[in-house]
Amino acid sequence: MARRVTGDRAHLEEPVRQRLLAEATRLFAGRGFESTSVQEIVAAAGVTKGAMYHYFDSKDDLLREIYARVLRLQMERLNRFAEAEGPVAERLHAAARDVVVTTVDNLDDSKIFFRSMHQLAPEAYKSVRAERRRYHERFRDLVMEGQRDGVFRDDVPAEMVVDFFFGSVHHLGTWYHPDGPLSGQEVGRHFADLLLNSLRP
Amino acid sequence: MARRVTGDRAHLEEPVRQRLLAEATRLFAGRGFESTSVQEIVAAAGVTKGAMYHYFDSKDDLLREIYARVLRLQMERLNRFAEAEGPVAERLHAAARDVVVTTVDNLDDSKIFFRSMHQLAPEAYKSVRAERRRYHERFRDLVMEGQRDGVFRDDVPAEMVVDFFFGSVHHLGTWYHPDGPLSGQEVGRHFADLLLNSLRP
Amino acid sequence: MARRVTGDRAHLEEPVRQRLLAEATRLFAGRGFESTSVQEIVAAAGVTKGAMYHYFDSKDDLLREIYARVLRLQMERLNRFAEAEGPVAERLHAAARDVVVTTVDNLDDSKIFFRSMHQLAPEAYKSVRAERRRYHERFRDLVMEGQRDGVFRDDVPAEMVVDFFFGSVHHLGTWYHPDGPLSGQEVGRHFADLLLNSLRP
Amino acid sequence: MARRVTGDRAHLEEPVRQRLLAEATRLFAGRGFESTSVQEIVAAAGVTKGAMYHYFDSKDDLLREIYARVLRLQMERLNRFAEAEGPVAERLHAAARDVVVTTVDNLDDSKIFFRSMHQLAPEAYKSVRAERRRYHERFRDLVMEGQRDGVFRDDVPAEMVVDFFFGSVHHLGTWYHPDGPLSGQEVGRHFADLLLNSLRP
DNA sequence: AATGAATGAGGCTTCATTCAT
DNA sequence: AATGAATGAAGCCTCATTCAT
Repeated sequence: MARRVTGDRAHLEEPVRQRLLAEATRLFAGRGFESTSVQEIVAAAGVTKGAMYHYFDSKDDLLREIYARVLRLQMERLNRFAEAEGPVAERLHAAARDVVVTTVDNLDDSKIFFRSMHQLAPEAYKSVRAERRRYHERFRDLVMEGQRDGVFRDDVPAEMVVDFFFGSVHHLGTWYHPDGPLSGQEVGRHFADLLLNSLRP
Repeated sequence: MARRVTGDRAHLEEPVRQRLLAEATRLFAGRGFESTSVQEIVAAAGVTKGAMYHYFDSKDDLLREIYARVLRLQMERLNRFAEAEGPVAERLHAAARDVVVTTVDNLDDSKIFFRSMHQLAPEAYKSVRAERRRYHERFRDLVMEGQRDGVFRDDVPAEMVVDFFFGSVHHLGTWYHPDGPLSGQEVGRHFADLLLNSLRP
Repeated sequence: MARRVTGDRAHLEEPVRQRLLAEATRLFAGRGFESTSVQEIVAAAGVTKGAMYHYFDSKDDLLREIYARVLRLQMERLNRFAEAEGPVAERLHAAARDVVVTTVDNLDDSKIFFRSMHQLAPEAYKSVRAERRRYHERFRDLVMEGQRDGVFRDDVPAEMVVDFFFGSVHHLGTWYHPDGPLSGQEVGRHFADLLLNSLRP
Repeated sequence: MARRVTGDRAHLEEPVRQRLLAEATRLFAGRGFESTSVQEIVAAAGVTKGAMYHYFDSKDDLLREIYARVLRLQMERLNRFAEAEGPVAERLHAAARDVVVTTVDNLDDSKIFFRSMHQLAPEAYKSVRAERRRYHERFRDLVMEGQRDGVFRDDVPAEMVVDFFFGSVHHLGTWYHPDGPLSGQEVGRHFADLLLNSLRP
């Protein structure tokens, strides 16, 4: 058991917690939450079960943490783009592009997100849905802003445009491969183009 | 109870088989494949485990049948639209619209499709992927046809357009509700419009 | 799962169920409920864990069944004596004697009864308390009848006399040994004598 | 008391030790020894596990201390009454009364005593049994003294009378409630009366 | 005197599947 | 065609205890 001997408490603790989260993410994305055993996770992280239960309440807790991390990250990024300067079309394009790139960079998170959501306990489930909803609303507001400004067609519900687009984004985990012909940047640009184009009046 | 030997066999057998498939579909969509026990399925279908193992080799077999049914149905429908007469834009629009309507009418199938695919045994998994791929190719060919004809923009890979669109379609299970404000037909039209619009040169 | 099948089915089923209950009783009495593992029980009964969970919902269920059996048996016997003919002093003496003999004949049940009651789930716990209470009340009524008739002293609450006496009875499991100097009948007679004597006006 | 070297050491140490014992007693009485975790005890005492293992060798050690305390206390009190002046009937009555009052005042100790005795390691178990036996013998000697003097009936084994009476006493934890209709003093008087009356020749 | 991360063994339970009937 | 008892493997989790600090 290779140990860090640095002294600072955080350096001893964080690695184990982080390693557990990282391995859990990788495994959940690969086999699914239900098909991944706690034993597999701790073995991958090089610790014992007891250690895992020292840092997390349960296997579910691990999943909750993953969701929390993803939601936080995505919301932060979206806010940054939505609050930027410039015409709404540009801001939407940039945000759309960024969410694709971020998704592609964290493909495991994305695979887990919709596949395992129903494994969350009712309470956690609601909380994730609510946070996710706020995220969608933020994005939808950009669409509506463009519709009000007349730069986007308004004969289609903004809400649905968001669902339409995010379906595409979440589906990336199903077909995108980092070593395929397209880079994340390229897919991001294409997706953003398709979105903006579909909104042309 | 007198026993039939041939012909009517189906009448005795199918109901149980069908009930099992129907309940399995409902339950898999609700809780996920792994979280649904064989016991729950047979209880919902009103039979015993022995009966289930008479009709199906395993729990996996049940899942395979569900995939087979979905794939068959969707391919049939797509073919019908693709082979129709008329300009490619119209055929694509109709096909896109139809897949949305069909998906919305069989939302449980859709929920299962991507969530549980990784639970299939490697062999079955490959087979489903291959069939799915043929389906995508058929759809992609319509896009490419339009690009060749110059009615669709060709600065975006047709393959990716298909993934873009089907992401949206598969995501329907996440947000669409039959008793929500939009009918399946409406969503179908909007989605098809968005797709065609996004392809405008 | 509380099973109970009659007919020839029972011949196949009962033995396993019975064996499990018998071994569980023996082990719970010996080491206590919490210190007895399901593994030990099934090993003693010569079956696998799966078999146990086929007949019982849980380890708790096993305990509940033991309580149910004891309560049923004791109530039946008490009723028989209470409803007999004759002076109340005689009926009480006979009932007191019988409960001692029965307790001594089922010493394991008795050891379990008070030691493990708090392991029952709240619901089962209440139910056992309630049934136990009815038993006590039946016994108490005999004491009160004697007090009304003037054959028992009435300067002591009948309720407490019952608690006083049953304390002695339940304590038998702590000191009585079948191969000790006293037979169950002898202890029964002595206890009944002490009770009746203590009630002399 | 072999501990305590410096004096003020004790002021720091004893409170924690006492708190741990007190909370352990409360919890063991409530849920039973096996169902109480070390974590619960230290949490209730407001310290960490390390602290507990500083003062006690193990969870078992905690239990041993509780038994030791109870045994010491009861033996002391019994001796005081047995060695008093006066007729044996009076001394027995006083001792019987006192043990009831003391039991009622330390109901948690009493609940633990018989419920958890089998959790002690063999060695500790034997030691407790032996001490308990000495206690019983002391009490029994009073009964035999009265029988020799002819003030108690002698057609019942003195040993059994003791078991009879202490069964009632130990059972107090099952039904007595401090805020019920009877005070400990009242129950003590009644119990002593019943005992003495049952011994009338 | 006290912390708290980590261990390792063991606990209860679930479940897909088989098999004799 | 169907039953349901029984299996055996695996799953999640708890817990008393240790150890470096």
